[in-house]
Amino acid sequence: MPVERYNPRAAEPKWREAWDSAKLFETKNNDPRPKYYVLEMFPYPSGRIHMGHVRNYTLGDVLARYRKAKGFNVLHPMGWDAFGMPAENAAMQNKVHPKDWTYQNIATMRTQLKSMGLSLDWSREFATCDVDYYHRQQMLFIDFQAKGLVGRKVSKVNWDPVDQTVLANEQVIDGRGWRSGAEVEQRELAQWVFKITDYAQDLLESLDGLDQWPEKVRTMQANWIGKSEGLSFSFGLVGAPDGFDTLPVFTTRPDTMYGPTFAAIAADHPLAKKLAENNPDIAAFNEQCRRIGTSAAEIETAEKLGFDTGIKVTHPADPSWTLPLFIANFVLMDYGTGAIIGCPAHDQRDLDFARKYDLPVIDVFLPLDSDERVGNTAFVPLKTQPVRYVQWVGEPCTQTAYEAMSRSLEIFEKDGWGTRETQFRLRDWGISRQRYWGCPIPMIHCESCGIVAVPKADLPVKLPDDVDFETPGNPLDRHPTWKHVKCPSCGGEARRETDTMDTFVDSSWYFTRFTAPWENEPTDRKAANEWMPVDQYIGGIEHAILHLLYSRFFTRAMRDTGHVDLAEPFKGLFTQGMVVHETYKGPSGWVTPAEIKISDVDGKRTATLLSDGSPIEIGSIEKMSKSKKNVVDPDDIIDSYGADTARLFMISDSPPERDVIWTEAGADASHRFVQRIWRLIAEAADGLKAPQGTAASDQTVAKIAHRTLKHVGEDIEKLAFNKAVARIYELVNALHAPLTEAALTGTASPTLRQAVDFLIAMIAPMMPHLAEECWAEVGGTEMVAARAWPDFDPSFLVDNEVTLPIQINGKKRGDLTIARDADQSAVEAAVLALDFVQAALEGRQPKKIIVVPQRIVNVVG
RNA sequence: GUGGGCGUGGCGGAAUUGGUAGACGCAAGGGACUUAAAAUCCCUCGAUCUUUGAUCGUACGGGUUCGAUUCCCGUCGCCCACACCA
Repeated sequence: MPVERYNPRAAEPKWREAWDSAKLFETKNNDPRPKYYVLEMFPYPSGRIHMGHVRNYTLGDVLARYRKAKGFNVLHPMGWDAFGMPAENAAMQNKVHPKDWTYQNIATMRTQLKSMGLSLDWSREFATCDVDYYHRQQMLFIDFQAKGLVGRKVSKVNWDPVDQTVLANEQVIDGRGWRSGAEVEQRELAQWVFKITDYAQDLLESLDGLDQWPEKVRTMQANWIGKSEGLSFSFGLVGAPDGFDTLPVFTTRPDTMYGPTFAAIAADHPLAKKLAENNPDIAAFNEQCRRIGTSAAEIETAEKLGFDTGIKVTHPADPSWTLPLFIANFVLMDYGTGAIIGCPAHDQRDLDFARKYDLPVIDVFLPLDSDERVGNTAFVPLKTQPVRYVQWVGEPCTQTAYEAMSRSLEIFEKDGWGTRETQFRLRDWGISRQRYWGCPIPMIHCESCGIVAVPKADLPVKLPDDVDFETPGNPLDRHPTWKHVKCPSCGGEARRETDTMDTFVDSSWYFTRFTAPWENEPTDRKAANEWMPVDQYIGGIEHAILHLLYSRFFTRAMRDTGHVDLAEPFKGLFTQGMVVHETYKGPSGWVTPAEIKISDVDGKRTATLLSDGSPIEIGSIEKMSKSKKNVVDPDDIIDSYGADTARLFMISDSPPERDVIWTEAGADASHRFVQRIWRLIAEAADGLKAPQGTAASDQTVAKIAHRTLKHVGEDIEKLAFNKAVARIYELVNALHAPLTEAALTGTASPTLRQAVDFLIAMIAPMMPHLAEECWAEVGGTEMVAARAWPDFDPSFLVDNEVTLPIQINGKKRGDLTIARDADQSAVEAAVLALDFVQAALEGRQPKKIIVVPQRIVNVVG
């Protein structure tokens, strides 16, 4: 019986309305079922969704729908990371208010996301630019401040003198402002910081417990935190300006304290700056050092340069031992104390420097088997490898670097001139942004009282709407009235802080807010504690360090200010790959996939321009980007194929953690599969509605149905969606013949009906609209999205007979089908009786027969 | 440079963690149906050879093992991250 093609354009909106009106995906906080919190990283409302969003939200939705079917109370919310610079850029370029621009984009993107059929609880939706949200963020800030987690720090910013504004690093192009083209200046500004370094040790140690995070991300965070243990001490200074009596230094290699031949400081070191005041050469050298370091490539190739200050430092263990003090371009002010001790024999960088400036090289330790001194390659063995120490604090001996480091530390501490210290690379989180479109920092500057927090009763500090972006500078700062305020402490004239918060602050707790977005306090503690941590967080690898580290810090800070009772916000983390696409280049530049036609003759693909047939070069496969024009618009795909096809494509073939290549052929294939499922089920629907006959006749169907159900469930739980899809293909292939038969005869067995029920349940998380349509077609009444995941019957998973591959000397020569419970000797006897075994053995006795039960047999002859 | 990962057909990728290599899909070729097309269905599809079979084959070279895509050593190549971190 022929049926009409499945029409997603009609079916999909119908089912979305049905889910909506049943409020199927609205989650209650007091639901007694076990909880499961699925969260995809929320989007920035840039204007339209892109294929990367489609992939991200499909992955999360498959999991959310599956968990819901498995009986969990699933929280799957959505919101908007809505503050940030693009809104201000749009305001300047198109004269749109950032607020209007942002909320319009949100409206567009919400509609687009809804067309994907996601099982989201839209009742919890918020944007970080909603006053209700940033109001609570200001409450958190004030609590953090009271707890001592907020500080002030003077740090350098990129200042655009024409636009009168601070620039982010990415807005500085070749040393010039991206808009004005003016040469960027370095200015020092007092900035607000969160004291993330207070938690450095905990943030590092706790990474061990995050066993459902990718190892790669944990490593990246550990490196970012960058813990090192070593010796802290001070050099004495000879010939230094007044006020510089000693020079504090940190070294991770106390075992090499008897091998240094120079000391060096950063160009930004206070001593270097002091020296520059009276010495133009030093001033020029420092300036030169500062200019290097804008791009990674320059740093890589930069030659190690030093400037001999003429000052001598004295060794702490022996004041008569002096070393020259250099200013060096490879010493960083930000790390340690901005001063190093140079031990050329055992550090390649120090050695290069010593050779360049003709400094001596003292070997601290030598290899066990050679007396060869260091030449132009530093001797840097593993710290676990024993070496002969010849120049160190103790008697010459053989030991590992670890042993020597620990013994040296002990002795130096006892001698009283050095202390054991732990250094972190991690720095405090600067959150001040001199911009309008962000959460205002709720602080007040008063001439007489200093810095005072806005009382909670006076919150929120709202952004003023009447701002203009015509003139340069921060609109909050030049607003006629906004910043003028009475001091909450003395009542005198005071002024508001005009900095707003880094948008990473907004995204550091939105996942907690989702647990009770209606609450007056930042959190409903009970709800937050019940829902958190997020069971599965899904997003791009680009957030591996900052967003995730800040969120981990923020959750701890919220714990320590009484808003939640946990430290780690994300139990499981999954980093998905990108959506990539071929690029196409014509005589006048890149062209979009929609503008070309691809033909394939015997595997040779050529492309021509649709408009005039001119040849187009097929380029490399790259991340979808507007500049390369290799983008595919999700709206176009959903319009022409439907959301289910787009969703299926996103999870087929490529493992979710890898990049997926979007191709027309692949989209067609996914669409064919959607149609195929529909056709097979719809054509057999009459029989399937009223199954007849006995179940026993369909053993093969029952077996594959139950087996597939088991495996697909397991695969989804592992987020191995590509494998789950392959399993479903196999099942559909197997059901093809019985369903075609059922369509012809108009009858179906209960087993076939059950297999179809399983199939519908399994496609439901992936292709939810199609599943509903099929389910209704076979007479289902309630919605599939509200139904439970079926249970497989384990008895169908075991066969009474197994087919074992038979190897002779490790090479497969045939099969043996035998009773599943046949014992070893029975298997051996049966194997030896096989023709090809007999032939191979030529009458000899086998040396050995290896029988791996239910797996394989290997005859060694 | 340091750290991590990876290398399987024309392509995306499977392979129950040592047990039949290439599931499933794409592309390609052949066929059926059709006046024709679309759609659908069937067949072939790692390489080589003396082609009802055999040999080789998971980047390359060794090793362990009855048996290696999987474990070990070495070489080559690719990708990612961090990067003058004292």
